Amino acid sequence: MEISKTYNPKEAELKWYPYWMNKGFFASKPNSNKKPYTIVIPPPNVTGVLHMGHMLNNTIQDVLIRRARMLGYNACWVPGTDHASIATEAKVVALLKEKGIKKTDISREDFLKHAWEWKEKYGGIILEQLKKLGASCDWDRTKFTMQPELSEAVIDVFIDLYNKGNIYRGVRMVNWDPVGLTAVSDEEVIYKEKDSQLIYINYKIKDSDDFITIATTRPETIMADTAVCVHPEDERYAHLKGKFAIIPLINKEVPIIYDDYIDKEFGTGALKVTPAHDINDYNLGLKHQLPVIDGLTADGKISEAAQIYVGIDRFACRKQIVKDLQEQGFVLKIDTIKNKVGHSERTDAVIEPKLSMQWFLKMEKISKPALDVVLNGEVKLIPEKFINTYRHWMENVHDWCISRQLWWGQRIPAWYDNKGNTVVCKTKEDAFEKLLSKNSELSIENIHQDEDVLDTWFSSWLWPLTVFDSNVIKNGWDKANEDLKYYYPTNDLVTAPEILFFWVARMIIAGKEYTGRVPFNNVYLTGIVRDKQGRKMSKSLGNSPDPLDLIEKYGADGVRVGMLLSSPAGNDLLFDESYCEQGRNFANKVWNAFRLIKGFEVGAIKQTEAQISAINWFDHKLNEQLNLINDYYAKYRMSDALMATYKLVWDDFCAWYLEAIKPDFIDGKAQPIDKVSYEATLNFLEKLLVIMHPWMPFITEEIWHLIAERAEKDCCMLASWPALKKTDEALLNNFEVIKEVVATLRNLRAQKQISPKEKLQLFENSNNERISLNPVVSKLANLSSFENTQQKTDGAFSFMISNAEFYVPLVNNINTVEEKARILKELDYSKGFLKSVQAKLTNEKFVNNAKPELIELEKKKENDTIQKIQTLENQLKSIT
RNA sequence: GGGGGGUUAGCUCAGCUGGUUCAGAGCACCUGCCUUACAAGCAGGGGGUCACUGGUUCGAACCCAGUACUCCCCA
Repeated sequence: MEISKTYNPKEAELKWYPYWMNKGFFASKPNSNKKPYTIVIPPPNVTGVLHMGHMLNNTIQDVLIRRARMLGYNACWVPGTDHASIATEAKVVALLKEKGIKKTDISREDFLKHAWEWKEKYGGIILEQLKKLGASCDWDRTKFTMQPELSEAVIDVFIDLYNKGNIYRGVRMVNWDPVGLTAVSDEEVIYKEKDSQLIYINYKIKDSDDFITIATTRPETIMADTAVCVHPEDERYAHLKGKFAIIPLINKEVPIIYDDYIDKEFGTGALKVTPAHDINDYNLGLKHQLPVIDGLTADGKISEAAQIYVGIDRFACRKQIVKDLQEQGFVLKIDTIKNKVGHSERTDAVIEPKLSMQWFLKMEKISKPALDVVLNGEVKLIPEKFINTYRHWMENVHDWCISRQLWWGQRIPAWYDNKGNTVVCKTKEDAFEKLLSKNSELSIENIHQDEDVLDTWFSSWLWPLTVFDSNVIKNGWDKANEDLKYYYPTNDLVTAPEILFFWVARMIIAGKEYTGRVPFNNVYLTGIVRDKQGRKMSKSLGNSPDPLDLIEKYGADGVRVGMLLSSPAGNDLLFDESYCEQGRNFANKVWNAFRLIKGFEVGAIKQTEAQISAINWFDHKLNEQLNLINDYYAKYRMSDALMATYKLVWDDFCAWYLEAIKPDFIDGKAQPIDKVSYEATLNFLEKLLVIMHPWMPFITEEIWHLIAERAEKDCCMLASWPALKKTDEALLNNFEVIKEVVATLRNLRAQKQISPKEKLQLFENSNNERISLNPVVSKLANLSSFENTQQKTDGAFSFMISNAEFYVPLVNNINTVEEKARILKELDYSKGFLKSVQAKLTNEKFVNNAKPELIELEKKKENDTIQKIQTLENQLKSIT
């Protein structure tokens, strides 16, 4: 069989993904004989396409789930998407616009029809992309947050929380997105630092020539001012008590009020109060019973209430009004300041604080258990540093604005009659009955449902519950179905820190509220994928590579390895394609190791001593490293686990083991290998494939099947994770010395320009039998002989390793000057070392305070070093 | 303004509850090699005042305080 010299990932990817999927290897069903291991995917936005963040996130999930499967768990990874109300609605509106249809011209029902069509056609592309990555999700379980059963659960939750008194409707200052035409939650507002103009405007004082100067960054709102506020202890304004200021241009009188909320230092110390357009002003307004004038329309234009500039956009108005105020002499001066301006996460529009009627969820009580479970470790955050952040948020939690002025989403089940009565229930018929008791003349036609939908997070906070049992809200935990009882609580959640509150906290809240149980035991928080300059990857910057292009270029395995090599939990990943290259190179290395082994010809010959020794060593090495890798996994140190795997394969297996057992060439012909060594090697390779599989599912499966003809279910992905046994530490330490001897000889060749083909003689003078004469040294250093000697060898290159002396007789005389310098340098180092050790041992405080083991260790170091110095001095003498 | 991180090699990061002359890994870099598994490779090598200042200690990259710079979250 001809095997190509470089690994071709595409072939394996096209072959094995469908194979795994069609054989049902990803599928999971409850099985009381097996322990479950469950992950629910953070549902990507249904409009989304795969980006680097998904790539990182989902690779980690796949690694965890594949390893769990190999460890014998019933592994279940539930995929799906969320309906992303704002983003999707925006896409649909845009699409309709292309067709010449305005949203306002069609009915809600028609709009939703278009939206569903859009979703069926384009939604879920991202799930197909995940398959390219190798994601071993149970696709039969794919869910969508707006599918009927899941939506019904959302409505059930709303009704339930309303009935419990946790949901209320009220006029509040919300973050208004004038482009999306909806309220957004606090978490969806991104504050960006901007240079703004701080404009100092003179307001005349009524019945006086005096005036008061206010400073504002938002002059277009002055028409909605209802007071001017100053600090009660500010002497500058003490004389204005009881007076009125006059708003320029519209000549409206507003009172001057006093409140110690005012910062005397900022601006002029006089604040224009605009209750409708600033949360602080709003609170001031409440306190001082000021009227509220809404000077803006929903889409960010100046409203009728403002009297002037009506219908002009808020930013255009800002320019115009400054100009007009200047012309009429009201502007004292203009400063440029830096301030933070809120932007909508979805539309990037400048957020407008706006008073509006919204639905809220009271958070204080309901969130308490969700804080406790994180603090007591029932839910672990990885890395732990996020616990502080989490606590801070949970202790200062605000009520959650859950209504959105959109159509795409679960419509709020609140019903109103024509007399201002409200009921909350599922159907219009129920509503009719309920309202009838309050309003006996009511007819059903006069009932209308709330126009708003619920925040998308208000459905995704149920995700870990409803993907398994959408009836759990109705029925309660005791009547939960088999799936939920078996898979829930899930094991790990892998997500980005930026949605710790948006989503993670709220899932915990919902989990505790509806099952009394947490939704997951561990939350692994990934970093953010940034570009090399540390900028967040974004479409607008165009600095994000397309993950599918990367897969095309480096193979899925290569990209997976590349992404995980350098991303410890919670650390941002400064992405660079060279990581993928490294991943691809690793895959190729594995491929070639396989080619070598596959090329061995098995013959009826005896094992060599070197092979016996190497096999014995690697057996323990693999065991040692597996133990380490398991430990890294247990601590969720993914990149460390990967790096340990990488080095085990590349360094230990390829560079040392395979070189040691590889048969020689004689007369240009590869010699055969004995059966025992061959099988041991294949066995090692298979174990390594298993260990590599979670990171590199495709190549490992491919090689697995190239090793031998396999039965249908004899797949690498279904193989068992290797078991651990006791590691012989002494054996491993000894081999480290062997490596050092070999490295020294290689170095010698390099320095003396001795060809690797030229055989060398090596003599060892030591009583350490474990190092002595190890055949692996002869093999790897290409020795003609390796013997013990008690004699000094004159004119030989000499070196010391671990208190053993070695001599290499050289044909060309060695350079005594160089040798001497080298020995002197080592001697110098050893003497310094000895001094530091002895300093400790003669230090009474050290001897009194340090642990006994430590003192023993220091004594051993002292002895060893004294011996070494002795040997070195002898060597020096023999040279001179 | 409040809270939380971070600062170790050119880059990305390890370094557990202070204890080998402790300063590490991968990549990058330099040198020599197309040695019949692999140049996507092999062998060897250089590289750091552990941000700064002070303190605690027999002993500090690690603990404490302050300074500088930086990132994130919240308002």
